[in-house]
Amino acid sequence: MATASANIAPPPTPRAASQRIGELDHAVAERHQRADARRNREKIIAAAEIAFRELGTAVQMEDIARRAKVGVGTLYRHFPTKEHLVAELATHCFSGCISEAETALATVDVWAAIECFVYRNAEQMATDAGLRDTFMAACQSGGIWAGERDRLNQRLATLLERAQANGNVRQDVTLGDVQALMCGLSAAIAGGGDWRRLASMMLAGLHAPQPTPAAR
Amino acid sequence: MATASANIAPPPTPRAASQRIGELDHAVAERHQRADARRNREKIIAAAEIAFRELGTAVQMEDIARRAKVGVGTLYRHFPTKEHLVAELATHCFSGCISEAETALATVDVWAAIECFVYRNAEQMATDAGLRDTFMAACQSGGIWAGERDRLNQRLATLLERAQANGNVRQDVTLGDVQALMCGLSAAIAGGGDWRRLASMMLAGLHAPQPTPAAR
Amino acid sequence: MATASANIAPPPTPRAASQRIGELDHAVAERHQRADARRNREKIIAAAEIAFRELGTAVQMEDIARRAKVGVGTLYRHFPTKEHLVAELATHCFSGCISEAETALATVDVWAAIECFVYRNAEQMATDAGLRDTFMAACQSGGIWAGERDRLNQRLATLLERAQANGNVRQDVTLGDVQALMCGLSAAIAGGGDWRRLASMMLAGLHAPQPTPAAR
Amino acid sequence: MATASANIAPPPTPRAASQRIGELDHAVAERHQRADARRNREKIIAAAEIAFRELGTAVQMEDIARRAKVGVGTLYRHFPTKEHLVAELATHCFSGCISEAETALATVDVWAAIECFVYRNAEQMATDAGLRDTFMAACQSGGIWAGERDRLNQRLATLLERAQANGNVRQDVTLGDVQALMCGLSAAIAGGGDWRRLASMMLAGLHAPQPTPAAR
DNA sequence: GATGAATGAGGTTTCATTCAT
DNA sequence: AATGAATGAAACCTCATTCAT
Repeated sequence: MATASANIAPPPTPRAASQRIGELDHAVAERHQRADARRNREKIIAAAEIAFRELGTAVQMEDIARRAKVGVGTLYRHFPTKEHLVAELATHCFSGCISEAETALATVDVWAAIECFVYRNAEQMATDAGLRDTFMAACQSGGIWAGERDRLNQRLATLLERAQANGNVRQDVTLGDVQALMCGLSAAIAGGGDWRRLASMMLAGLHAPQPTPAAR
Repeated sequence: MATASANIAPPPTPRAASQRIGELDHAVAERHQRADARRNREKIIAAAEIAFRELGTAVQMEDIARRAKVGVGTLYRHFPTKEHLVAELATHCFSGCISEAETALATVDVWAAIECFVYRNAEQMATDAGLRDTFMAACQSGGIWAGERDRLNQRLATLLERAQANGNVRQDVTLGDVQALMCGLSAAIAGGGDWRRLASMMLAGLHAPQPTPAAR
Repeated sequence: MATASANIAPPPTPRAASQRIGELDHAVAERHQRADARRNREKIIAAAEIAFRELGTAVQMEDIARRAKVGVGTLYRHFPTKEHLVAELATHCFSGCISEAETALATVDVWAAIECFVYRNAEQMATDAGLRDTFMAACQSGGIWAGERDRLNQRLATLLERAQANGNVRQDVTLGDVQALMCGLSAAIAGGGDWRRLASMMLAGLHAPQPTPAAR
Repeated sequence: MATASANIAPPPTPRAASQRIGELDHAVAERHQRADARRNREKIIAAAEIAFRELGTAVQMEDIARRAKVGVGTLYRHFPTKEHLVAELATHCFSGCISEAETALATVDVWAAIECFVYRNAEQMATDAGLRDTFMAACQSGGIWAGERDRLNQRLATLLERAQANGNVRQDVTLGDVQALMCGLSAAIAGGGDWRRLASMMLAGLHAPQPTPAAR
């Protein structure tokens, strides 16, 4: 106010991720948009997908904007926070998994369904660092995308229950273990192991009927 | 990753990486030093160990220095780069593992030795974020500490060979798979699974005699 | 300053100030326009009035556009700059004041007229952050709306002259002091004082017949 | 973690004014410091004082750093937040006022003391935009420097009480009004009025024994 | 003319690393 | 040798203004 005569408006927002969200807003995103906006949104997602694949979630927003040939402002118009962008991609990942989990749920042979599910995922993980990052991050419960993750977890829980009821899966395994296992599978594949072998080992680990051997 | 659940992005670009190194410089470290210098070095390592355990490799250098009751400058005198410090600790980790691997090598019952090795590691991972970070990073070949990792890998290779010769471990498993599995185990434990169960599943996966089921 | 209490810094530098203007362009505004254009203009002004009242001149252009149910583009068609919009509203404010000042000028009892004028303004200031911002900014001579302000000042000057001629107001008070006093009144009301009491004190200050006590 | 091999540490803090403070930390600031650090601190304060004087609290941190011939980092080492820096200067201002208020408290003639206090402040305000901004901001209760402001207010409260008991000041005036009045005085002076006259008017307003004239 | 998406300069803050004391 | 203050390149995010539809 003091002196600078060209100034009009007092207060800039000090700092704060102004939008707090508990759920992804499909509605808003999906609803009618101008063609160019939708195109940009897609360019951004595509760019982010590649960027995350290459560099993990560490990439900077500016970098993503640059790759998408879009100003940062545009990026932020579509995703009010970096977290939101990551969440969007995570959602993409989870959606795929969820539909596969549902396919599995529709199968009669539970164990075969589980095998199929795991192999498919492993195969995808082998080529998509973003997917791996997503699974690794998903375990940390706090994140935005907890909602999507939990939708997946619901399916997995059912699958697990049935398989245990059937005697296909170790009785002491919990949903948490399964989640951790997916996370571990991601890491292992990222670590350079052969995805087919790793998947089969994971399945063997789940399947094994013998109880925990005397530790230590 | 380690603790702060709201975090999205892992790694900020370092800063200058002014020192290029291909191997750890034991020489400098070992060579005779003033007593207080050696004492400082040890204080730093001890502090870093705790800090990494709690917060993973994400801790800030200043934090470590503070914990060690040492100025950052001193810290940098001993470790020219954060990477070097991490490498030092990774080396510690690996050394522990190596001696356990050697104990295992000295055991007659190979499979029991392997079990023991895995359980021990899992237990440690459960309480040490730094160790987990180390194993996860170890797969990325580029790191400084590749040398140490390879010393560990040598032992594991021998162990694996013997176990396969004995018929205890699946014939098709490679050293790379084992390394990836350690990485996966870290991630799975970080992901909140029960370390005991996860370790037992990993072992079952290794052990399983049945061949890879027809994938897909 | 207006509302958000956590704010520290008043004014962000505008952006481009691409339009240089010395006077409000009534011409453009007044000249015949499509009916809907005029309607939009009015919606904008109404919305801005409310927004400024609530949040002071700090509101964002998008916010105003949203309230007016109009695109930002439209807003910018009518007011090429935020400064222009603020000026428009300032003009409204001043117009109101001017007509009140004129009413006052038509009154026989000058002092009563002045009292009335001050109370009326104080009351409005108490509920209108925009008005307060306007008065505070009005002192800074540079602004666009200097013209309007000066039209008000003319009236005040006359009022002041008469009151001084009548012996109702201290002889040494200048028009500049009066302007400053209005500005001070704004700030004091913004500062949380009771508008009635503050107005009465201001009047007492103006009225007081005793000479300036020996300073210091 | 994903790919980038040079990266070591996972998570940068996302964003957050990490230091929440309820009181100014004189202790820390005062305690033994290296000579150069103290010098820099002073350079910063001096630069900030000038900058605030010229541009109000709107100046950018970078600008202040530049004026102080110091890196931004240094600035932030001394004042973890812009708010802190502003608070520091506010404290400076208030300290001056407080000691003057105490001088006033020691005077026998309460009204003379008040007069003296007001004139002194007005005179300073006339040359220091920072001081004016401080008083204007001080009314908004939320700020960091509420503590300092309240220390001043305590003195003013006592002064006010005594003066009212003496019959020197209008009975209906509250501490809040006095605070608002200081704020108004700042604004009025900023608005270009003559500080001497404005101060005398403010005093007359306080002093006036006649009741609120019939409003409107 | 209207719309609202896009732009991008700036603003605050962090942290690995350097350097004066 | 040790210290911790200084550095400054980024990182994330905002918002007045422009421009394609």
